[in-house]
Amino acid sequence: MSTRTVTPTTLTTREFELVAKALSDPRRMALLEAIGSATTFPCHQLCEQFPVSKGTISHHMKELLRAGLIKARREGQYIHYEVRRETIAAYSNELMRRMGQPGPADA
Amino acid sequence: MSTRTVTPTTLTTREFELVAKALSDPRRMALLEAIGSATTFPCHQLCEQFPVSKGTISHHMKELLRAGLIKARREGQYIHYEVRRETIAAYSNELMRRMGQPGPADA
DNA sequence: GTTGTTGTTCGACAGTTATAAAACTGTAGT
DNA sequence: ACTACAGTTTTATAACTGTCGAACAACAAC
Repeated sequence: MSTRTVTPTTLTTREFELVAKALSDPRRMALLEAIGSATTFPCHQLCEQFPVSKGTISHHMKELLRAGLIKARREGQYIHYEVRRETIAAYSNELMRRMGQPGPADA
Repeated sequence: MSTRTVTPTTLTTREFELVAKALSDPRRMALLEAIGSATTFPCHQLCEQFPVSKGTISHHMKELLRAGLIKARREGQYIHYEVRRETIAAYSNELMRRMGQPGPADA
């Protein structure tokens, strides 16, 4: 069944590192999950739901953007965020690939 | 068709955080890959192949152990490390699950 | 224009961490 | 016992980072 014509979406070494880094902070991971819980998520709601300052929220959003884990869209007064699931999938795949095949060379 | 033998291997919240943290450092990720490149890997070879002190290697191994990403086995004078691929798979699955995607049951 | 709301950026601070170097523990073979 | 090698723990340091708060910028409505 797996015609698998979807985008491969590979990650460069740098992107892989940025994603890993972005996912490593529990708060940032929670923010990402919150954004992913809806198709889009306005930023000021994040500020309401998490006990951190808006400066901190903004900082985390910047990191998630840098890693390509979310995309932002200005909607008049507000900014809406959306999870880029391809990036998550690509990171997951790359992770498995790097751990994938044990080489023949065993000491 | 996979017969679903064992290892549901779910991760607790804490384990999930530890794995994410452990994977976030490029050097540590590289060490994990090196260990995974063979079925087992003696520690002193890691010290040779990476330009870091053995104290630093030991520190990283401790973190990887804490995250459940490797297991260690004393072999006389040496210590052999082995990648716990179930943990990687469990982390990957949990990541996809949290983002509302079905994990790749067999990829 | 002014005012209010939303988000960014800029110090500053506290906690974390990757690293080395030295001291220490353990293990193997003299 | 001693020597050599393998790995851990301790100590110190430099760099990084999550956080706040305040200043700033952008936008909407007045």
